[in-house]
Amino acid sequence: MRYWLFKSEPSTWSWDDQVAKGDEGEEWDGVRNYQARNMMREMAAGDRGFFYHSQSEKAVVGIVEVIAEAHPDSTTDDPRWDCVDIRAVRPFARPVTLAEIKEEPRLAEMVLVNNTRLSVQPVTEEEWRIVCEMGRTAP
DNA sequence: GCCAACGTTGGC
DNA sequence: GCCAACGTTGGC
Repeated sequence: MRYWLFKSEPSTWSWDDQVAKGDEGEEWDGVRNYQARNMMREMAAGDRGFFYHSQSEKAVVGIVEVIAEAHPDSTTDDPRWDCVDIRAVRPFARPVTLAEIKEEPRLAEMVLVNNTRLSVQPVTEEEWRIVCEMGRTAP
């Protein structure tokens, strides 16, 4: 199993919106960036991801699961853009902020810290474990 | 609200 | 194929 991070502005699509979709989940659509799309094409059903709120909150707020592998993005006719479906698994007991992640030396190599503009990112197994611990949440 | 970083577009 | 101009994202 591999690990990922999905970034969203809460005013556009929030963790609560994701939870409201239940186990049926929802397309992670609207991505128009090749790097982010390529990440989604590498995902397998059952992979886990962090749900990150950008902009005002800047924190990892929950865990999601990939439930459908890459398929055409229903919000465009442009065949270049694919997306996966994800469902909410569980919220973090406490959100882990970007500031905390930057303060943790073992997370210095996280893509979240080094490529702030990439909206879908890979996360290593070690990073996954550390961030889950910081969030007081089972991995 | 500003600005740095980065991706995309289009002229040559 | 290069690079300047422009647009977008996201942290501060």
